[in-house]
Amino acid sequence: MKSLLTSALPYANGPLHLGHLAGAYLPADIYARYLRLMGREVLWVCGSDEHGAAITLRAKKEGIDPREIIDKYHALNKGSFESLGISFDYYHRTSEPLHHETSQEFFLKLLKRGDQFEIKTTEQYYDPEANQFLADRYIKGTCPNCSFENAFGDQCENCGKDLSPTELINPVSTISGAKPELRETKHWFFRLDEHEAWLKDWIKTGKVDGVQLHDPKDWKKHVVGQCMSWLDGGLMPRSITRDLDWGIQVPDAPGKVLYVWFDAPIGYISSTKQWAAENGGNWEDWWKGDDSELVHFIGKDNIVFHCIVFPAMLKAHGEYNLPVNVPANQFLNFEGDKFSKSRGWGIELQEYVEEFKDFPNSEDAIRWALLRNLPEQQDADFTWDGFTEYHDKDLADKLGNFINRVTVLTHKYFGGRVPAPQGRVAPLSSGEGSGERFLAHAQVQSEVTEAVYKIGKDIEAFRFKDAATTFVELASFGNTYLQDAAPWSLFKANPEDPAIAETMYHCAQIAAALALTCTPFIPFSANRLRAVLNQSPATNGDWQLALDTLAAGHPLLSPEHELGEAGVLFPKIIDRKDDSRNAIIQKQRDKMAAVLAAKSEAETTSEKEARDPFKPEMTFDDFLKMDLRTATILTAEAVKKSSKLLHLTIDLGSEQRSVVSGIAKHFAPEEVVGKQVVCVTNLAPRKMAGVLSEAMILMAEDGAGKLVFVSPPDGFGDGWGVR
RNA sequence: CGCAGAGUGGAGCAGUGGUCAGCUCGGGAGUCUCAUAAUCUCCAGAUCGUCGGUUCGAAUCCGAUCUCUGCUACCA
Repeated sequence: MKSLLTSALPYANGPLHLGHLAGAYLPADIYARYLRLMGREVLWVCGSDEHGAAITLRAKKEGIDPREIIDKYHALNKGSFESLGISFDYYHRTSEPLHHETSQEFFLKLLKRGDQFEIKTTEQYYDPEANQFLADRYIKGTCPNCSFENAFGDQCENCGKDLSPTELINPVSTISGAKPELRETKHWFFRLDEHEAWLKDWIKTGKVDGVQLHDPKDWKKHVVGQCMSWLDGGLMPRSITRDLDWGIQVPDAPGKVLYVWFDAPIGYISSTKQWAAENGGNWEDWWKGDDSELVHFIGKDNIVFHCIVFPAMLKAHGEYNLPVNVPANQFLNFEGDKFSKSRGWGIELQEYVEEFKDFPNSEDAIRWALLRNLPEQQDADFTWDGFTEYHDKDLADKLGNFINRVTVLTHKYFGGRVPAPQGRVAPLSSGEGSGERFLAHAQVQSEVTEAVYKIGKDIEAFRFKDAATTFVELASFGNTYLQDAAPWSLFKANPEDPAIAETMYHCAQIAAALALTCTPFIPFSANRLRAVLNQSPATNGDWQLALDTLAAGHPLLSPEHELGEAGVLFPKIIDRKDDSRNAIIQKQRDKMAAVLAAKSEAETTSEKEARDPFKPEMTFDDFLKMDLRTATILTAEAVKKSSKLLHLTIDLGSEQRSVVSGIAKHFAPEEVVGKQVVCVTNLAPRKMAGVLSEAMILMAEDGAGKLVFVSPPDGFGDGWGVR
């Protein structure tokens, strides 16, 4: 069985950060490395996604050629991956001619079918100064709903209403500031709606045309849930072309390019082709063969493209296999907040590589910290404290320490050579404790076998965190066993005690199992670990070989095998004799503190300056139209179905009225009762959340969104005019 | 609003009908000395968001409800 793996193509418009690594690359790397160790045929492709409007806009803004941007970030990201041991088989780029050809062929194939596209002419805003059509996001204007002046073409951020650009009052291009004009344009729409039925079936049952392609139980719950949510909402034809000059030309349609999300996944195919061209394989075997399994590694924001759009494209094209799984991860936060480049929150990959260049095992330290904290089922949070803890407790205390104990003891008692097992040795019993928890020496082999097997099974099922836990437990098991057997005590009593040899023999086997199974997780350290055991680096098929060896009851390290020199594999971060490693991390903490400080300072300043501009002049008569009066709040209760509204009754002296006010987030009902306020009484009554509101309470709001009542002194009286 | 995911000892997580609800960190006590002030053992601590239901039996299934996150941004 072949395994074709893909990881989301990074967008070549900026550097990658830890969240990306944890989402689509580290899990895939562990999976790929494991499969290779199992002797399976694996091809893992990725590459830079180099098209799209964001790149052209940025190029325009900076007055450079888009090429400069993509060349920079392609090289940067590729280099970061390499430094961290991300073992792609091929890292391509979508600006390559091969990819352009592949995408155009794909497009033409669907076009030839005749029923896959719908060609529609619509009116869109065009920027006459920048000479281009404008994406919704690049148009600003006044919201027709709330009169907010900086609403985007697709949504008003003030009132949250979804908009279309043509609804905006006074639209302005954010690129040039020009007033955009409507122009006709023609676009190709992919008939996703035609694919809805089989997609639904496929996601729900794993079957297409009655053939079972995968078991939906193997897919993550949130992936299936997200897909069903989309499918139940109904699929619409989606435009797959754009009016741009940067991207893949639509054949015979000058000025049109394929929309990025159409060409990007095809990038997986062209990456495979390029690999095949350079390595003498047949790319079609991987994409179309019956014995090939396709797996997409992505983050959750990409679920819809990889589970719905791309499969629909593949099926529409014909011949291609559908993915057997899409183990999408959720998001990783950084110290409690989202990664944000603009705020400087988080750490980029090349930044990590640079800042941690003096940190021993820096690549594996970060791989391990992310692995232990992978957002597999829900969002997770990366913290430097966690990084430190996982490194010191797992790698240094449990794993490194065990290997060290074993090598030191073996050198001490047996000149560094693995002793032969003694066979008939009394079971462990150190006298203390119940005695029952001590296991017989002979049980060690089966424990090790089981652990190696289970770690593999977890990886195969994309349960990487579980695999890591089992791995740590194996190291812990080694420590416990060694502790219980206590060869140092036996040696004191009788240096010839056969139990010493028996124990060290088994410990060597545990160490060898650890040295093998850690390879997918921490490949750099794995090699050093194996060097300590005097083993060469693991090669393809070694994991399977180990399973066979263990199953046959044979040792992973034979008696007489000579171990290498003992040494400290993982110097601890929290080390009272050497603060250098902790200092590197402390620098990161300081950086965060600086970001936070800058942020709160910026907030204070912007608060001072962010007062609304004064409104246009009006006449005194206009002002007199408003009927402002004092009043007292008599009753208050929360409005059901709403988190922001309170339903109030106010006393206007001559009458009482019902008022709905959006202050629930700031005031509890009981604290506003009895409050003296000023209100506008002659606004047209309006129903909010089903409750009639016959007046409006005046509130003052500061830059931080804090609300206070505009009140006359208590006891002033109700219904008196305010001018 | 709707949809999706999540709510489990101080913290972070496992756990989809049935042995005392597990693990790691943290806290407390102890053991050992081969080892990186590491290891190992024991103890304290949760009525598994809330309410109701199904069942002989539920953290686990069903319904309702509350809260958080995402679906929109330079995001995987």
